[in-house]
Order: sequence, then C-alpha cells, then structure tokens
Amino acid sequence: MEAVAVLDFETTGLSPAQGDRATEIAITRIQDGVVTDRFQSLMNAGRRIPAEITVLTGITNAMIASAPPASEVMRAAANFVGDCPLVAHNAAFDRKFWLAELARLPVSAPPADFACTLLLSRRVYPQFSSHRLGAVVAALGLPAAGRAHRAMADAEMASHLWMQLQRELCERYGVRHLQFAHLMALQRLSRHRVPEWAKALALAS
DNA sequence: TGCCAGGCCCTCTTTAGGGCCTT
Repeated sequence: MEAVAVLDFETTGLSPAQGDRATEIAITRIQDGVVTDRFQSLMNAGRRIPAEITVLTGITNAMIASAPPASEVMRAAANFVGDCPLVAHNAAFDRKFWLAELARLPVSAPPADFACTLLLSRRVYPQFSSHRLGAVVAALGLPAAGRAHRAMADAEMASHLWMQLQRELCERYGVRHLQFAHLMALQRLSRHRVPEWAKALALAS
C-alpha cells in the first residue's frame, strides 16, 4: 500500500467551532507495514487548557507556555505529511482540528483523505464490545505505547491498529494488497454491506 | 443564568432517540 500518515491531536476540548485549539500533535508515517518516520510536538495556540483536560492528557498550561507557536508546528506538520493520505482513530475529530488549524496559516494545504480506524474497527471486528482505541488495541494484543491520551502514544497505537486491520482483511479475504481507497470504501459502508465489498475486492484482485 | 460538538450506528427506527467515540 502507498505510504500513509497516522495522526493524533490533543486539544483543549472537543470542538474548534467552540474555540477549542490543538495542544499537541503526533504523526507517524507508515510504508509497507512499517513505521518509517515520526513527527511530534506540543504547540502553543494561546488557549488555556481546562483542568479536566489536563487530568485526561497530562498536558499543562505551563507545558504549552514554553511550546512553539501553533502556526509554526502546523506548518512543519503539513510539510511532514506532504501528499500522504491520513489515518486517525475517530478521524472526524482529528480531521476537523487538522482543517481548522491549517486554515489559520497564510498558505493553504492540499485537502487530504482521512481513513478512520474507529469506523474500520466496527466493520472488521463487530464482535468487540468497545471500539475505543485503547480497548481495541488491548483486545487485539497490539503493543500499547506510552501514556494513553498523549499524542504520540495514541498515534503509535492507531498505527498498529491500521496495520493490523490491513493484515486481517488481506488474510480474511485472501488478497495480497489493499489500496487506501479500498479501506476508504469499506469504512463508508454499513456493516451489512461488508460482504459485498469483499466480493468486489476478490473480483478486482 | 445556563448552556455548550458532531458524525456514525443501532433499534423497541425511518415523522426519532440515544449511545459511542474523540479531547
């Protein structure tokens, strides 16, 4: 499969539309089933972190105060990603912060496709009772990396999950390679249409 | 003062409601 970039944000809250901002970003680049590169940085967007978010992430206002400006970090992140398609767990969340933070830069970044390991996990492992990132990684026996709810630890876990999803689908449906577009198509389908997708995949391979 | 997102998915659904998931 072509290279992908797996992204995770820590933020001050759930909604950029409500004024929330990113506080940390981590990105891995995956090529041929291996993490080949990593990008990670705290960032200062000038927005105070609520106490309950600090409890969750461990990221404090003091840490942010000494971090580089969000604009600088996001410019570097966009350069790191380049034209790679993106992957995130509950990608709708990371996508809206990615777009909101990039929209503040004077230069526009190319729009990126976002694959979602949460949606794919629901399709591929419907028997799991929880599809939270940590729960899925634990259920699959994948390595947990560092403190959960820090950007690089979560990006690493999502990376392992992304690679496991590909291995599982290849093995289950007897195909050697999956394209990013195949997984994007799968995540858009309702669960009962997965067999249709698998049949089309087998015919195309 | 009190409130605060949004998209997906399931079902006791579809003229809707509520849980999950991200921080």
